[in-house]
Amino acid sequence: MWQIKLHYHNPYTDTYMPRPNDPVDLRLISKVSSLYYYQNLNQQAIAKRLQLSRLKISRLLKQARDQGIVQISIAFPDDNFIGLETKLEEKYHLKEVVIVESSISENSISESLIQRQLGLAAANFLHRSISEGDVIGLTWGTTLQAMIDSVQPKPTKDLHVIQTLGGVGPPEAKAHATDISRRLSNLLGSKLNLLPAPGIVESVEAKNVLLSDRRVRSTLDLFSKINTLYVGLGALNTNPVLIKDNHEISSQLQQEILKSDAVGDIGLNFFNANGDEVNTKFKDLIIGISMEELKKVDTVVGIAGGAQKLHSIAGALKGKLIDVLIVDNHTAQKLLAS
Amino acid sequence: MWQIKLHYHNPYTDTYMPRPNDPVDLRLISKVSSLYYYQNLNQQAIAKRLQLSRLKISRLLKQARDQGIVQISIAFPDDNFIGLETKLEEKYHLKEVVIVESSISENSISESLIQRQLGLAAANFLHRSISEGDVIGLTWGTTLQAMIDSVQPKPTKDLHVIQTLGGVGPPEAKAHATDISRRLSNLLGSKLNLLPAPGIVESVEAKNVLLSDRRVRSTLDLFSKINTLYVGLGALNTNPVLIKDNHEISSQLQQEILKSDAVGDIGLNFFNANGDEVNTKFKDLIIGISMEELKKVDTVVGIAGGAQKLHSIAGALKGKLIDVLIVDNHTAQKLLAS
DNA sequence: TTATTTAATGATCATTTGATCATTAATGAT
DNA sequence: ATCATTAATGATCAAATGATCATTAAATAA
Repeated sequence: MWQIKLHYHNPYTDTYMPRPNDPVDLRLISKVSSLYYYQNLNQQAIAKRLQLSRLKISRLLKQARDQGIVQISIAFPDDNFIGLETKLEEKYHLKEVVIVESSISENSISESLIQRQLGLAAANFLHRSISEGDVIGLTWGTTLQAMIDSVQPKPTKDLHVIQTLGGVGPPEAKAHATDISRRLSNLLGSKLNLLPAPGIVESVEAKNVLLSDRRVRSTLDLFSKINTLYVGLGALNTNPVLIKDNHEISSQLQQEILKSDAVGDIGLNFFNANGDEVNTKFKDLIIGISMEELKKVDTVVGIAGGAQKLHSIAGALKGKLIDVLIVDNHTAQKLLAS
Repeated sequence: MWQIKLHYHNPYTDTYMPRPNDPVDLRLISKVSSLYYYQNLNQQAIAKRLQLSRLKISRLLKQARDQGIVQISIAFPDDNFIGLETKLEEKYHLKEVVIVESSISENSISESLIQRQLGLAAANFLHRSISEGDVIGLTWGTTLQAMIDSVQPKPTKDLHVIQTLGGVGPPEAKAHATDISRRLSNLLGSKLNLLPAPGIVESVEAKNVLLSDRRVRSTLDLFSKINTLYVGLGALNTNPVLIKDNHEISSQLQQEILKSDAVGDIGLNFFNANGDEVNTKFKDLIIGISMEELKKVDTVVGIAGGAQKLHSIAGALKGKLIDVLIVDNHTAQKLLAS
């Protein structure tokens, strides 16, 4: 097109001259902006006053915003990480990121402090985001424990809490797992489905036996109804299942996982740095929500913080395993930089 | 109502306790504001992301604006009087005020400079506010002369210019009056109706004779079609008609006007400090638009500046005789203070 | 003059927003 | 427990806004 027309156009300029832009009338633009933003007149009223068309006003206002003649500034609270949150949301296409303050030194004391902060933030998030009809799934772990500790009671009519992972470890720890779901259900006055089963079984046969249990079966069947799932993100080196003298799983299986490219887990579903599930024999021994089911959940809220969890979180984000992230500010910074 | 219920309410508080306000979540408000104003998400999208209802978002944004959490600032051009303009618009319920810079010393040199500035501003106003189908009325005077001097040509299809006041003074001055309308019509390529008559006649009989003239009659009949009327505001002490040795009108009439409470005129219609028309015999000797007709015009643009015009302008504003005011900044200040 | 280009405008329509009203919620008084 | 009160919420509707498209305008080349 360009070249073809060269011949009968101006050979020097290669083209016709377009109509030049109208000179921008700064006075008019700022006057319109003033009437609109300060005097709160609507565009129609301004148009009438200034004898211009409504669309002209609309376009002048757009110009004003585009050219920075009107500037909108937001007063953030002092302890805010909203800018950081927004950047993370953009980078990983998350529905929401909530960032909490963590003290700078990363020792075990501050780790437990981070836990409490994360728990509080997660509880706040839960409190403001639940709505009638929701079906909430919970895994377990110290982070979720911390969340439950901070949840305020809130009476509801039609809510459902579902335990999505069996207990692991000695009986008292197993009890802990169901406790978390039960306590949340009590705080909200919701229906409750527990998973009265170990999180890990020794064989596929043992799993099949459990799956035939009516209560287990009914809970598992509800996984597809969950619209919000709260999960902790586990790191490898802190995972109780992978600790050397833990006899929850065979050391052979432990080795298989540790030698894989796994960087973390969600409810014992291990994944690598890309967030892809790591296929091991272990996968078939879990009584809990699977990776496939998790991916179908509308909103998965991942809660994790501290330097140890960095790679696990990064993997979960890359694989889009979670939709909402609740994290501490230092880890957030690193996630943004990576 | 109040008192009646006292008896079965708490006698100490005199009333029931209402439900207390929800605690304002500054973090949420500023987060929503950020998503809305910085990320340009719409309320629906934000609601979906944050699992809140669209109305909740709308209300949070309103809170944010009301509480000053989002602030909108407008960068005005350096030489702006927009704040002053807006205040005058508010005070006198004007469609628009345009203020031009006048130098501080108020001598005759700066007076003519103000004239030029006013003329330029008026020309700009005219240029941007005319639209097809408009019927524009013009009086005459040095200020309108200055306006015409600054009007840029603008081809139009369906515009009408009407002279609304006959000429006054010696023949060459009379010609000047029609010149103004003719020149504007030429610049715009519009239809034109002149008023080939003296602005002031000696008797009611003489007026009736003129009114029977076809050309005069047809122009006068068009006054009701005028939607925008450009007028200068006259002061008493500068009015050529009232100058001592002017023989345009009898000294008796001059005295009648000067002894009345008149503060100024629009097209030889004298008015007092409240903008009410001053009734003198002079009223019936004018060939031009009357006060009643003027008040029916949709937009009357008054152009005037300088210290001498202050009371005249103030009267015109009080009486709502004009809808748009083009004035200098010093006079504007005084008008706001009064 | 006519042709060609892009800017500006205005009409129409879809989206976005906010106002209003009815309902529910929370709280202390009774 | 029920009542009285106001806050908060959600549904519905009307107003405000902006996107799109077709048209007109302005400029210059041919």
